Amino acid sequence: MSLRYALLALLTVEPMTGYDLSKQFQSSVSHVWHAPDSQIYPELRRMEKDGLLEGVEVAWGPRGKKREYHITDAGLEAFRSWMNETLSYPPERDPVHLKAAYLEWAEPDSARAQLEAHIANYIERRDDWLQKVAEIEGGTSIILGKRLAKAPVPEHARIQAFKKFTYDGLIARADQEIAWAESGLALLSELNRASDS
Amino acid sequence: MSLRYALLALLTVEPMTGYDLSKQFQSSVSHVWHAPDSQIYPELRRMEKDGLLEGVEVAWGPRGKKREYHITDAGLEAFRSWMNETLSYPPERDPVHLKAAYLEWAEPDSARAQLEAHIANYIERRDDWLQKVAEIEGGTSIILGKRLAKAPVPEHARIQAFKKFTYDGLIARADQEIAWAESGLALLSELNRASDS
DNA sequence: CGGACCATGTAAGCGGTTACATGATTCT
DNA sequence: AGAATCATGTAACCGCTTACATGGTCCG
Repeated sequence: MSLRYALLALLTVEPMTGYDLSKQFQSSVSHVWHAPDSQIYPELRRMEKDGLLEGVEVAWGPRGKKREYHITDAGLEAFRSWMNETLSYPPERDPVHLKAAYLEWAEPDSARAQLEAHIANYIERRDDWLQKVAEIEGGTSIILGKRLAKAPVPEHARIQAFKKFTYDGLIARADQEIAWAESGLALLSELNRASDS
Repeated sequence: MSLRYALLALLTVEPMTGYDLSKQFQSSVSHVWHAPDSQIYPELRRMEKDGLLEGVEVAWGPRGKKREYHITDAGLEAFRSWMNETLSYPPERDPVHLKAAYLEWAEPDSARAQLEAHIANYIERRDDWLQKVAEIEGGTSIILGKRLAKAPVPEHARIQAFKKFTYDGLIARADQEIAWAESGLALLSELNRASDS
């Protein structure tokens, strides 16, 4: 159900087509949420049917056309309401830690490679998130600029602070995952030395 | 697909019924993986059909019976092979951070309550995980005891070390999430003070 | 004119959730 | 006799993935 609200969040800033939204989910927002076209287009149709969006046919070139979605009052209300709800926390289901618990079954080289992949993955994400923070602080984020332009000036600090808070949390998580995997690599080396002797 | 391997992991220790496995997923293993009965029973049937398990009908009382699943050589091989594979990392999809990024839309009281729920959730999980570590180190974990009994003595340290490594990682993650949410609460107070003045 | 990009979907399938359904056993 | 527990599922639904499919526009 979060996809719906992720879409609403973007559409509070400005009207967009399915394609625009899909781009957002591949670039900027993809660092927090991801969705493929095949999920976005049908969901937009459903949201329109539910009265959260209004779809407007816009001409595009001589024969082409596109559908621009505008958030409705009901959509805004649904979004605000979701923002005030407390999320339920689903039960744990974490393949990485499941495997870690049984690492004695893996070949030592494979165990090492898997921990290195974990590190590489989080380094990559962290770099993305660090860049996002730089954009927020430097005022070079396009979508944030548009968002701020629609909000009263005294709100600006607040809006920016929450975005930074979000990415700081993701960066801290990435740091923690990297540190954990590194301690795993150290453990593997240690166990290896112990069994050699 | 991880459910299948979580089941195999448990069945490497000893044969169990669907009910036994379901109990494991509600208690000990649930801290790393969760699954309801409705998912476990059909999956066991499929695994038997695929030759990973052998189901043995066992009498239970005068009229009752139960099905005890034993891992086969093919099952053991499938598990080892999975343990040597590198997992693919799915794209980010995190409702908590999605909401955090748009926290200016929430009522201040609601924002605070949500961060507190986040903290409460991770405190609860961390307590479970801390207890698991205590059980591992104190040698009071039943399933770990059985696992060790089946492994050569020189392997014991290795097996225990990986379990502890796993839970240490989960605990560190919980600590990080708690610290993040607390910094969010501090931020809310700060913004509140700023707008009051 | 061709290639990159804009634009919008359908369809099959999978893992997981939620609710429902049934009956035997063991213990007090 | 009744409660707690053991035991095993089915069925509808939902969000998401993967693969496939089609056609227009803009720019060099």
